[in-house]
Amino acid sequence: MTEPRARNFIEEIIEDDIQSGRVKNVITRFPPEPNGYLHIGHAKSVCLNFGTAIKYGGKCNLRYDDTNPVKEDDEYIQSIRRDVEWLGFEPAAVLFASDYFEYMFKCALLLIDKGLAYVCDLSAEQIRQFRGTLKQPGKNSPYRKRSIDENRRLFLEMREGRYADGEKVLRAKIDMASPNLNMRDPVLYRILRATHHRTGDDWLIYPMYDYAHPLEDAYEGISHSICTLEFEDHRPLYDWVIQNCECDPAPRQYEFARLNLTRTIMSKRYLKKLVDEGVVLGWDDPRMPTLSGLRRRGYTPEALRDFCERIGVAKSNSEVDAGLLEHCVREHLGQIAPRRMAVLDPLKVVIENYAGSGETLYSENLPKNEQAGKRTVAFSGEIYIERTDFEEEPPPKFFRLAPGREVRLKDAYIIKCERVIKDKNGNVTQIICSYDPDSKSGSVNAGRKVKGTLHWVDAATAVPCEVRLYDYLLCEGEGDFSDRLNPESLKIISSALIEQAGADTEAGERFQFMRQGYFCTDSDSTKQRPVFNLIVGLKDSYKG
RNA sequence: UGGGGUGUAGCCAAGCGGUAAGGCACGGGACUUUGACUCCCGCAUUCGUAGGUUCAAAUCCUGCCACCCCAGCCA
Repeated sequence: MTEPRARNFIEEIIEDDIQSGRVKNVITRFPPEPNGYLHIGHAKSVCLNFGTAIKYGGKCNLRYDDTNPVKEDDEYIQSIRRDVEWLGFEPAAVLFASDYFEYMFKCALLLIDKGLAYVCDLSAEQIRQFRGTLKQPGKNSPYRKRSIDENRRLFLEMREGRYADGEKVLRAKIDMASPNLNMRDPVLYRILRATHHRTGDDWLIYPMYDYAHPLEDAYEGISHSICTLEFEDHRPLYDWVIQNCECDPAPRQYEFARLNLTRTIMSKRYLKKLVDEGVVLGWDDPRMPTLSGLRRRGYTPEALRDFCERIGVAKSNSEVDAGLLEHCVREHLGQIAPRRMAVLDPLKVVIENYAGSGETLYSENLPKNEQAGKRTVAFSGEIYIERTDFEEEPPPKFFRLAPGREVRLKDAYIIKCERVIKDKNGNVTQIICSYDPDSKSGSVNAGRKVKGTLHWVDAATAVPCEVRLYDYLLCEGEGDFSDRLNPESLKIISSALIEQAGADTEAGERFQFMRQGYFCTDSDSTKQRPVFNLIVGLKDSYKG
């Protein structure tokens, strides 16, 4: 983890609020709409909201902002909760905006009674026309002058189902000439005959975000409502609702820049498209930037939290280099990942002067942690190495195996390539080596140095694993990826996910390896089927 | 002069009138049973820009420029 950093601007606001006495308890909320899976961008918000509450001894709610039944689904509710908890946060309460519908309805009645809201019969198209443009003021709706009694009656009738979808809306009576379009008599309620995933068909009218959100915050006693930059223009309306619905204490909204990652699609809409069109296997496809995808790819919650901490919280639109995310996983995995060896593209090596029938070697299990001890590794006269670790005609700076050259087998012996066996097409099928019995790792004579060290796997005891090759969904260029969604246009960076068929990929051990392999060994494991579900490709710095 | 925001290194980001933190990336070196990891060292005479105020400005003032957001009965 990184060193303590300076306070972000939200924390400064909070500390001022606490000092001035405006706020006693810091209460935040993470309010996703359940219309998709959480992605790395949401992780920033989750960490900010939960992290801030924790820092100030407050609490943070997980609140589903489910005010639009046509987009929302139960599947998303489950996945969101799971992802939040996986990230390491425990919501003080798990709540639903839909539980406040009755409360919101009563507030709407209050606004009507105060002459601050009216039922409008204009069509959606007409409302748009009456709204004016960015530079020109809007015009008042002809229904703006309806009496309080009539508005009350009509609104009640809207709820009762007397009108068709879209026939009427409830609007706030603010200012059609406001330079802020959000204040030009915004729609508060619309009629929607859609079955809500929780309230079923109880409601025919649904509140709009701008109206519902402040009330949700107020209802829960949220002290700091933290959202993204695009809502800055909505703040005056947020405050209008809070004030006119007489909410006390009044929550306040603050905005921060959402996360953008280089070469990464972050829009929920397009991620959904990838899933719906079958470009990926699902929301949790390891290629996806969703939390469930990252989880399957082997990212740890710790790494993600560290990442969110490092990127900071500010108001400038920015695009974080994906390399920072990769750095964070590598750093955490470097601490916790058990070391295993695996070979993806095997090339058999026969050690001709190896007389023994096999032996047990010891290998570091975890880096920087001697308590973790050693693990045993089987070794016999036949092993597999990575095909790419041998070059018949080595280029300059190639330190690995080549005819006549010596190389160290990690945790084992130094071997020398004596000759090569090829098939009739000239492809190398086997390498014959000799070994130096005095060079055993850890022995007194092991001090001899050779330039290269290779990972390997004992041929006799190697365990086959299923390997699935995936390509990260990375894009070329920057900006909006909406027009680059077809698979061909996605830039490919290959990586591998090794999974044992049928195994629980989340419970699996993680490991780090340099190149890719089809066989892996874990001879001291009691598990017959080791699972390696993490692949953090170490940067390939082989220059040869 | 619609309104609201933001401009500090290749990418994030501190800085809040006293002389540019930190991280990633990058470059160099040490170490190494993987060339990884680790460890050192280096990396903005300058803060979008032009002026002004001041003993002193990234910080205050004025003008200009660039980029982002807003005209859903989405959130």
